[in-house]
Amino acid sequence: MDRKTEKMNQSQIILQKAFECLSTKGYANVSMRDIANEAGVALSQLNYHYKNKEGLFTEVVKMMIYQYLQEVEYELKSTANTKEKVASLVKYFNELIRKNPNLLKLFIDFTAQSLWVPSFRRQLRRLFNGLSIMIEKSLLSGTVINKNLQEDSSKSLAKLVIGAIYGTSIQIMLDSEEDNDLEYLNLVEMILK
Amino acid sequence: MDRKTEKMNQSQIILQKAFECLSTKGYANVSMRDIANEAGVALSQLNYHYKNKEGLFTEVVKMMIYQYLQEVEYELKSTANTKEKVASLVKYFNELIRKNPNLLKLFIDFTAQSLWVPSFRRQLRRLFNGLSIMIEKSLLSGTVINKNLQEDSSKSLAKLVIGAIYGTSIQIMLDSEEDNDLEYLNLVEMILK
DNA sequence: GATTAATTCGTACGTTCGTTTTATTTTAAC
DNA sequence: GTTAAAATAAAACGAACGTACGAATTAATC
Repeated sequence: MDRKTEKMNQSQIILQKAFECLSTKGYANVSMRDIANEAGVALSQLNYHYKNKEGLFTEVVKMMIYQYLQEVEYELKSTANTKEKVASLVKYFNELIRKNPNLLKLFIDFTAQSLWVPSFRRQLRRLFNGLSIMIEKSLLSGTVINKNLQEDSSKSLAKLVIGAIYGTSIQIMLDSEEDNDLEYLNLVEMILK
Repeated sequence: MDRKTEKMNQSQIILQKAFECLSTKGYANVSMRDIANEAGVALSQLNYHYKNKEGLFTEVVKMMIYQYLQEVEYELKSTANTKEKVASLVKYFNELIRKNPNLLKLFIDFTAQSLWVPSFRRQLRRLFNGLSIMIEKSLLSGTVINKNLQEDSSKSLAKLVIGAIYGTSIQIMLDSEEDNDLEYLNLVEMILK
């Protein structure tokens, strides 16, 4: 087996394992040693590649943001009119909750951390703004149906949509007991009449 | 000066200072020593009164939950019809962001923690459910206007409302720069037509 | 092939953490 | 007033933390 391809970049292994640790144990419960052990790497290598803890975690957030923006963009691009776009967005988060809840947990956890750590705050702001800009474009691309909403800025409406999806998703995750599925996230679609 | 009244219950001082520390520095950045110093009390007293860290923080969450449920209930009780009730709820969170943002940060922070700590999860579930039940009652008390929403369970609708308020409030806190005020939280009222 | 640079590792440092233990003071009961 | 109990304080414990450092290994350059 090829030596070069077998061992992929150590820094990427660390980054990937840091992502996994954070999304399965939570920000406050992950140490540098956890990640090093999980990656099968000497502890000092984390500092070698990423300088310090915040440097590593910052890269994890970048990774997360990229994944969200990319996936949501794809989801919105694959549907036609406004109504369907929002529906597909809701569908995306619904599937996220079921198939990849750790990614959503990571989002929620870093959002909370962003209230205290300035660098995280800048990043999470980027994520929320990126998402709402996508939604805003979706709203403008189709015909806005609800007259009451039309007279408000579509920017605010987009923030309401992503906010509702976010806040509702959290409640679903809190309520869910591994087996039952709760579906009130679908109601978000009702926001646009 | 009366000796008895001057020194109030030490356990309550600790609890109050723990609340303050958590809401100003964040869950992940507060230590038992921080709280002990802030309360002007020996470190060991925190364990004496609350057994351990989780025990103390649990009481802080209880305190927070009580405050939210009480204030929101008062807010909803003081208005008449459904539309006004939701509006007053939005107003309450709007004022919270401006006058007592730390209480909101505490909410957000503990919500994230609840994804990892079972005891917190149970409590936060209680808070979200408590809030949505209040809203649900408000919805039932008045006449439901939007026909599309009427046919869905009012329980889900209530969760959507509180979710939208929660998710939008987070974005406002992220965007706000100490000076400017953002007002897209008001859009939440539009959910009910 | 020797030399230099980049990478990886093991280890140890200094700090901070939550908790425990022991001693001292205050309170309450008799 | 003495004594037992509760409350408070001080100090120390062992563990875990993030980081830094020097040695060993690998890769690259000539």
